[in-house]
Amino acid sequence: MSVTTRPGGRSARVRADVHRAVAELVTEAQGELTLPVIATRAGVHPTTLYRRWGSLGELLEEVATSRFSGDIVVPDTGSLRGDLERWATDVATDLADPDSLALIRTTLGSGPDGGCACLGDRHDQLKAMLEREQERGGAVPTVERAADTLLGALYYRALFSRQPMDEPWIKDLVDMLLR
Amino acid sequence: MSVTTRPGGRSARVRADVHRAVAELVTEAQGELTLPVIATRAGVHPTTLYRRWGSLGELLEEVATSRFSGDIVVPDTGSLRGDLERWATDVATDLADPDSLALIRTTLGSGPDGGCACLGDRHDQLKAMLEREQERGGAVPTVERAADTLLGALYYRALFSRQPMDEPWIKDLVDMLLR
DNA sequence: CCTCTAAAGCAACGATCAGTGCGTTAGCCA
DNA sequence: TGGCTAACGCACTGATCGTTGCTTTAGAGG
Repeated sequence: MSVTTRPGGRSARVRADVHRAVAELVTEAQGELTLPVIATRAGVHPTTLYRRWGSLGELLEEVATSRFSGDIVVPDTGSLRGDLERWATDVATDLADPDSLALIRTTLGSGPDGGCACLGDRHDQLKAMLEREQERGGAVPTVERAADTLLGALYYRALFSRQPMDEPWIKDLVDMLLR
Repeated sequence: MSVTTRPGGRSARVRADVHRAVAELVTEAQGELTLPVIATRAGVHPTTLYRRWGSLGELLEEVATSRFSGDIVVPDTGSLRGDLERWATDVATDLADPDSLALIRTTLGSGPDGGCACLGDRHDQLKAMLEREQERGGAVPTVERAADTLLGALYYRALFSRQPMDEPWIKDLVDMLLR
């Protein structure tokens, strides 16, 4: 009794269309973001969304996870400081994009598990950089502290204070962490 | 042609009932949070909400602003370090409450201006503590840096990483800022 | 190439939503 | 205390939502 799944062909196409529709609508739809609206934009029947994802929250989590995973390559500049500065700059650039921000806000709003989805694999990326430095023999902060300092400040500015995140500010941030 | 307003009596009562209804529903209503649902819970007619607030986003912003303003008294322990530790502990306690967290998430999700509303007057409180220390003659970090470090880490853990925020962690946080 | 069935489309339903015109209640000021 | 009118309640409408049974399409394995 092999339960076969069909990830290719039409299913994959539908999935891609829906993801794209969500990404588009999330930036505009100040009015209302519902499954029927997404379905229409994607050129797909609403029933498909209800059957495949069940709720708006689950769909948004999937979109956010795939959106914020694998989008940034872990840099390798030779020093932890350089890696972190480069990586934080990339994250900041990403967060400066209104589309990304709108997706984060909407995902957070729909369901209690939206937060983790919006992080993607950034926690893992941070861990990778710290472990590499540790293997070099350097002293490194914990992943938690690095996340609190860097991701905390980055997401805070993006979501709440709306202040710009420029190069010198990022350097200060990393300096504060590694000092 | 004096445009008179009526903030007292029934209007104030309706406002209070609606705010309370939102606070209650925001924690439960995983299903759907709409103006008619809020109206029913508040014992008020839906028309009132449409006429007075216009949209769910505006109502949530108002609720969040009043919820996160004036809820914490600025401590005065004699030292900036003590003040910040005490204040951050209060903020952490507040953020640990599932109701507060649900309100923040929902408010962020409904409208682009939800972030500021969720901060309430915490930026001002931070500023007050820093300025007092400055008048004492001490060297203080900028408000922006303090917010990035403290509020950033606090809100990040509450919304994204979901890790506990205990006393030693908060002390480390303040130490990192003042060092 | 043929078969099987997972996945998508279609149609129709009850429920609820956002919005409007009008009557009613009750703050506020003279 | 009485009049004025801001603010609320009521009844109703069209639109849209979430959901379900059934049919059709098209991957994937033999």
